[in-house]
Amino acid sequence: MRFSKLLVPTLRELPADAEVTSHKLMLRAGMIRKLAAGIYTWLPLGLRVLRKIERIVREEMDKSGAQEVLMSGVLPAELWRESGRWEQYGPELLRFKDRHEREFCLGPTHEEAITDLIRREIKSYKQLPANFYQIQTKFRDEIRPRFGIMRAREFLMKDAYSFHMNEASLKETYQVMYDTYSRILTRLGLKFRAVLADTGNIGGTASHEFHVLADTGEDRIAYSDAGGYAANIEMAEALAPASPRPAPGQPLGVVNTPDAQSIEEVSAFLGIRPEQMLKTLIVEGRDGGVAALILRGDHELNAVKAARLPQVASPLRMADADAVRAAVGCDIGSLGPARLPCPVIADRSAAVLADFVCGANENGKHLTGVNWGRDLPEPIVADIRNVVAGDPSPDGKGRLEIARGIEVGHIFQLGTKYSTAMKAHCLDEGGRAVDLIMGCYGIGVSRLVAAAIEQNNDERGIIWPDAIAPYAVALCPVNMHKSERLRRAAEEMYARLLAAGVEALFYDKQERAGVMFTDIELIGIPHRLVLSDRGLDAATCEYRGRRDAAARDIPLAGAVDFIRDKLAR
RNA sequence: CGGGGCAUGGCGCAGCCUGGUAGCGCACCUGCUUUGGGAGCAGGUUGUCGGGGGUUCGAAUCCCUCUGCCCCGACCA
Repeated sequence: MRFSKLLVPTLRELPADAEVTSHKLMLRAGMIRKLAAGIYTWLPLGLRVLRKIERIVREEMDKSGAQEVLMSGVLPAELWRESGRWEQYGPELLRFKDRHEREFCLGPTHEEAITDLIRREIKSYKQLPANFYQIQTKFRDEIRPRFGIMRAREFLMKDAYSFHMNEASLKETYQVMYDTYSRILTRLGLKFRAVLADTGNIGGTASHEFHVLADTGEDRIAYSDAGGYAANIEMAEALAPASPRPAPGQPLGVVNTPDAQSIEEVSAFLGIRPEQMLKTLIVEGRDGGVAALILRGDHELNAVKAARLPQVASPLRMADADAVRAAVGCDIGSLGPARLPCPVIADRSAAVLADFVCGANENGKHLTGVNWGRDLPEPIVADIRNVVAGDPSPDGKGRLEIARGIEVGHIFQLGTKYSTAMKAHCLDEGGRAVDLIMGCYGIGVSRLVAAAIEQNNDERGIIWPDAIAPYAVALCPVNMHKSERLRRAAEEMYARLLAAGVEALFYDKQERAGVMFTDIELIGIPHRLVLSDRGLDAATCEYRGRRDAAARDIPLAGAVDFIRDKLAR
């Protein structure tokens, strides 16, 4: 492609609303433009990357034995009423009516649509198992779309749904999808990790998320430095400390802490470590009252774990200041686990502390030398905190590390939720009707574009992995407009690259070298060939990989083979 | 949803408080010079000042209203 014929509106200045790296770079590189909140137009360069990812996803899905279909983005309300999700889904589901006042929604996911198809068309166990996928535009009316394409309202997703007569068959396909996703991300050239995930409100038994590793990722994942254990931090179990609770060694005391409320303030004020303190969180209870959650001062509450407790409302909601005052009689900065009029649930690490410091449930006072059993009743003990780096791995092998990731894939063993609700069944060998067992498997295709950038960039711009670069090589003649000889050489090189099947971007705009290099680096073309009169005199051209520290001269005649060799790796 | 903010040329912004008929940088166009890392000089194009209503001799500016967009908030103990 000739650069002069391609719409690549690179930007020196940034629209003010871009926050994360990938969003800024996609705007600056002229890949996308915003049409409305969370809704984007893909420009030629961005679309090429999107299509490359899509192609790899499609190839691997086909290889896995899945069949491609394409369902409508507009879905009738009646199907969603059947599954119960018309009522459940909330405002994220964009609903509207047609001219006949019939209700529809824009599909955020397609379990209902595919289940409707399957219940009509598949009658016998002989047709199963089967896995259907599509690569299609989804719409979720996010409360707060942000980070550009990373969390847009409209996005491109590959979603697949498998149907089975029994659990064993589901597990088999689930494993195939797990392997397929791993292959896809490997082919894309991305560093990733598959982690155990919460099944959330979709339900089902097993679930894995696939995360592209990037320091700017929104999710935190925990993985073992020794074994193969990896889980979303929401899921990772914090084991009970190995050593038992020490015996009480200090008397109970009360100290005045007039201006100290947070853990940091109190620990600094008293000259103790946060690990020797307990923090008390009052949350809404399941029965309409409240419940107290107790954590060691240096630990964070895990909302997912806490919401699973029978005493706690799900989803988790913190009690507000007024509710705390009404229930306990003090402000939230002085809360402690003693004499609480509600269930008290302590994290495993909090339950083994002795001689600890905590709020006195009286404003401006904290207790010291406190001990469970002696000074206050033994609490209910549960795992309610986030794991931290250095915690023992739940599988008993090694210690946990924490990394940041961007969730780009999620696979679920769904079970019979939709098939039961929508009466999707099949006859088995004995002629009995059996509810189909389902799995579902999603990959955020458009999000992968952003994730790839988050993982691969520097101060100059994007650094595309070869597999998804919009063009493999940039052909950059220096001052071509001044040298007919150079123009001929560049045109010839361009033709030879194309003939060799190399996706070349010919920088034929009349720009200064600096502008040219800056453009090419910003848009992240992984390989660059520079042609100049100086080089022609020596029968060389200059090669530089986007990550290379410096350029080097290579023989002009061998340049095409050189590039082909680079790309073959 | 709650709180805050913004809307002026393609992009980034100033002007608004204190009303007098719109300006800067980038981009874009022309010419000359320049030319291996976002050039210089000169000239030029681009505006329903988000929409509607009001106050006023006069509104980008003050008032009302509508719309769009952005930011913060779901871990504070």
